[in-house]
Amino acid sequence: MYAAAQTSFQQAEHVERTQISGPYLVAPYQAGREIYAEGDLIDKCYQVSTGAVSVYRLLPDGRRQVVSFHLPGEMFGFEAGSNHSFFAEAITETKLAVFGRRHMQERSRELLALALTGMARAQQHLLVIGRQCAVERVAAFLIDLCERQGGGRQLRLPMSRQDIADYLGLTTETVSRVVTKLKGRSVIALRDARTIDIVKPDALRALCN
Amino acid sequence: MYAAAQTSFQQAEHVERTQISGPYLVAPYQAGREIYAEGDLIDKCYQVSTGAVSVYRLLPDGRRQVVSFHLPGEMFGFEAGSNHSFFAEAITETKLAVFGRRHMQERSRELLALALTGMARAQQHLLVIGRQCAVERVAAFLIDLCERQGGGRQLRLPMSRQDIADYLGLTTETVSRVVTKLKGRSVIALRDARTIDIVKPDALRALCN
DNA sequence: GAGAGCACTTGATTTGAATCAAAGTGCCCA
DNA sequence: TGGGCACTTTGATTCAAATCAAGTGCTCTC
Repeated sequence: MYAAAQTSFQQAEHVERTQISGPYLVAPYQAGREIYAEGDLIDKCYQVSTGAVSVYRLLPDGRRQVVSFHLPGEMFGFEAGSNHSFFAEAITETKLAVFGRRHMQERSRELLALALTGMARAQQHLLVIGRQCAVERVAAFLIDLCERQGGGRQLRLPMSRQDIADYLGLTTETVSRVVTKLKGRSVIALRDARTIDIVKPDALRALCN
Repeated sequence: MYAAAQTSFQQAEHVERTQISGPYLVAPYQAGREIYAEGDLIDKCYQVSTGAVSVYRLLPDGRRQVVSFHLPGEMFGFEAGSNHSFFAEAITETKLAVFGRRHMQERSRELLALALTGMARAQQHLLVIGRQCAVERVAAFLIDLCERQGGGRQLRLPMSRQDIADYLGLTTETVSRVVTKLKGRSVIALRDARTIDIVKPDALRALCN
């Protein structure tokens, strides 16, 4: 599907300048590489081809809030205004389909649907962070991620405990303790720290509210 | 501006059915009245004319998260999907301009901008709730509200301490204690519980991060 | 295969906000 | 004019999660 997967980001930039819209190129990003920063001009949007992306915001003292993770097939990078308010970075080795400004204008109808689901996700996440305890937050996170990976029983976490903590408004220690507790109750099982088997999906779902 | 301010909601519904789009009618709502509920079909959107509105979500055990407040001039009611995931209710005596489905289709470009700012607001709020302490949350709330009311030094709160608590992920007691503390430091002064003078705007802004 | 460097886990203690409880305060209406 | 009621404030105590502090285990390199 992505014939130009090995194409560099610089070439993608060039094509965009020449106003080609529909077809796009795929740019590779190493784990940890910044995709855009707060303050950068918004002139592209992205679709994850492989890998995973986090979008986050920082406070001056270093506190961080991850507002979203993006998995293969998902789009991100559109925001209100002309400059980014958030940072985006590749969590793992990632390939991104890059769309130019012209493409965004042509597809404003689809963009509306994406913006509305983005708003819904953020608002749902507000409920989780604002009104649920640590166990409920982690359970909701695992279920959400599982569904977005196709709903199977095995779950691969592309992100670290710190990323999860910054997404859920917790600390790594608390995330780790909750995972240990869920493992103790046999709700989940760990193959390794980043690979989770959901042993009792119903029990996990019951923990969300 | 709103010539038909006294028109009933039922008449507004009728006009919508007859496909009149651009001109709209204004419907009055008493304090506490529900505007729409979770599960309701999405077929209108609203602009606050006078008063104030809260949009919130409930957990089965009664915990509540207010995701947004809407003041005069602001629009709300558009969501992803075909049914509402949230409740909306008038906080005070409120008048709403009601727009029908046809109007929304015609103005999808403006709706995109609204959806993007809605997403940005929700994501900014995630940072506040996920990573800031009680004092920072209340300070951020007061500044946000103040700016949306025109940026003067006097601030009128249309909502109760409970509404504020449910918006900030706190309890009424904690909100009250923070307000008392800010009053003690002379950052703010209270004319009454719902009318606040911002005595030291810079000090308040400094508390946000 | 030894050792450095990370990510993750576990334990002890502290702490900020929740909870529980009891007053104020103001407002509506009889 | 005063009683009732909802909202707000204040105080005492508890508790969930943060912080502080070691470990453990894995991977990568030399």
